Formats: sequence, structure tokens, C-alpha cells
Amino acid sequence: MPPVSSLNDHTGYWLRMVSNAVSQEFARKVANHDVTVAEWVFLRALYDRNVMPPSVLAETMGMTRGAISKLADRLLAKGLVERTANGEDRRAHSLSLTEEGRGKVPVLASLADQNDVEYFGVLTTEEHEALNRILKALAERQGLKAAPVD
Amino acid sequence: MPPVSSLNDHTGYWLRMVSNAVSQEFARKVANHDVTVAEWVFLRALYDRNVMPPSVLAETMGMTRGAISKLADRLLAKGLVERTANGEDRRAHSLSLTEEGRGKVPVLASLADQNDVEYFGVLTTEEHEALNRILKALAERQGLKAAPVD
DNA sequence: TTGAAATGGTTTCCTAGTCAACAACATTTG
DNA sequence: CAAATGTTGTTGACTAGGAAACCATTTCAA
Repeated sequence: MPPVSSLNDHTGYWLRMVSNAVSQEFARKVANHDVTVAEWVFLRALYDRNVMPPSVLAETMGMTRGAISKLADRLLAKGLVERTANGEDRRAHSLSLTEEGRGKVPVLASLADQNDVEYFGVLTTEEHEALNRILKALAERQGLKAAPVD
Repeated sequence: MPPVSSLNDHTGYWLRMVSNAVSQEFARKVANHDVTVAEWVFLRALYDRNVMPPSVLAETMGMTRGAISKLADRLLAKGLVERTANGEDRRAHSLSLTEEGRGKVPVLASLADQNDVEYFGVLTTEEHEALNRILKALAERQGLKAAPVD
């Protein structure tokens, strides 16, 4: 690709292009339920381990503690999450889903399923498997662990 | 993936995870040259067609005209871009690269090349080609045209 | 056992976008 | 040709996040 490569000469370009489209459409879908993508990830994380300190959420979501603090505020205001004091350490507290928050998760999960089908359903089974395999290998190779949010 | 799918059950999840890692690393590389990713895309677009109205840039970059207006301000302030009035239509103007801006493009392009090698070099040739092919097919199928920036 | 360092969270300031209102100019239409 | 409508670009209000300063508390070490 001499001498000055084009934008679209790079795999990263196409990756980002497709990824953005998929994510933006998903964002649109969850927005209909008054939730952002970051909020979805947050809620989904809490769904499994019903109680988590914000620091762990920050770790698993790959966001700063400051961002989690504000995100938690917003979810609190929406009544989807609640804070409870931690008896042992008076600096710390825990976050958990409210009933309403818990009820929303399956709905949002099905939107995620739908979105994936919508975008990747056009691939043949072989293609889809190859894509998954390659992406997971890349993620593994790079030691990625945090759930992507942005 | 019944009853409530996990985050990582979706191809979109892995796509975003890898895409974010690649882009963030590229952002770090260009930041060493005092440029953001959006600025790089902007400069690279101008490099080919040396003169463009902001409206066309907005179109090709998939950003609002407001965003382009501010982006142009920043590049102007950095001395990488210049505005010139359009004789025919007094509302409009054109953007073009300064000498300095033009000089930066090849440097930034080589960073993009480097970044791609760094992330996708671990793939076999077959894998890399399959990935490119699938991504381009998806982009095509979805009618995507704007250069991804965010 | 008390002063220093570490830790959990929050807050402030900054950045880079969107969206919607706007000003200036151009174009169309009656 | 005047008025309505459309178009170009800018601006202001707002959003979500990062970085770093900060506060309160806990832990560690002399």
C-alpha cells in the first residue's frame, strides 16, 4: 500500500466501520427502553452476581471509577439499581438491581440477540463461525478482558 | 443462548472489544503527534481531494456539520488546515491542507499501517483475508459508506 | 498508638461529540 | 421581483466519559 496508505487499506478501518454500525443500531434499540449501552452492560453484569462494589464494575466494564460513579447515579435515579452500605468498611458500598432493574435485563438481552441476528444473520454458518473464532483469538492474544462499552 | 443471553454470547460484543482495542491503540499512536483519530481522518480525506467544503467532509466522515465546524477550528488553530472563501456562494467556503498538514499525512498513514500489522499480523494469511472479506461484505450489505471516526 | 500511606468513591474540570436554533445567503415560486 | 423556502455553516446547551484532585476511612509501620 505505498506510498501513503488510504483509510480503507486497513483491517482496523473495516472493523471499526462494521462495529460502529452494529453498536449504534443496538444503542438505538435500547434507547427505546430508556437505557444506554453502558447502562445495559452495567445491568447485565449485576444480573449474574447480584451484588457488586463499584470498583469491580469499573474493572469489568473497563471504565474509570469516576465514570461508574456517575453511571450508578443515573441508574439510581431511574430506579433500576440501589446502593447499600457495606457494614465492614464504611467507605465502601454495594450496588444491586432493583426489581425493576432485574425485570429489564431479559428484555434488553433479547434486543441484543435480535441485533446480532440482524447484522450477522446474512453470513453463512461457516463465515459466522470463522468471524467469531478470529475475533476471539484476537481478543485472547491481546489479553482483552473488559466488556466493551463505548 | 437461553434464557437471558450473556454479553459475550454476541458477535457484536467481540467485534466491539477488538475494534476498541485497535482504535484506542491507534489513538495513542497519533496522540504522540498531537492529532486525534478524527483529525487524522479529516486530514487524510483532504489529502486526496485537496479542497473540500465542510459539508462534504461531514458526509464522508459520518459526523454532523457542527462537529466538522469545531474540528476544522481545531485543525486551523494547529495550522494544519486552512479555510478559503468560495467565490460563487458567499455562505460557503473550502478547506484544504497547509504545507504542514500535508506533510503530516504520510507520517500518520505509516502509523496506521504499523497499527494494523501490530494487531492483525498474528493472523495467518487465510484468516486475515477471511476477516477482511467478511467485514467488507458486512459493510457492503449494510450500505455503510462513512469513514468510522469514534 | 499514632502518623503515614493506601484504598474506595466522588467531584471537578476538560474534551469531543450530538441536536436544535440560528444567521447569512441562495433559490424557487406566485 | 418579492416572499417563502432551502442551504451552508456556526453557535449554545447538553451528554458521557477520562484524568486528577479530593474526602473519608482503613491499614500499616515505627
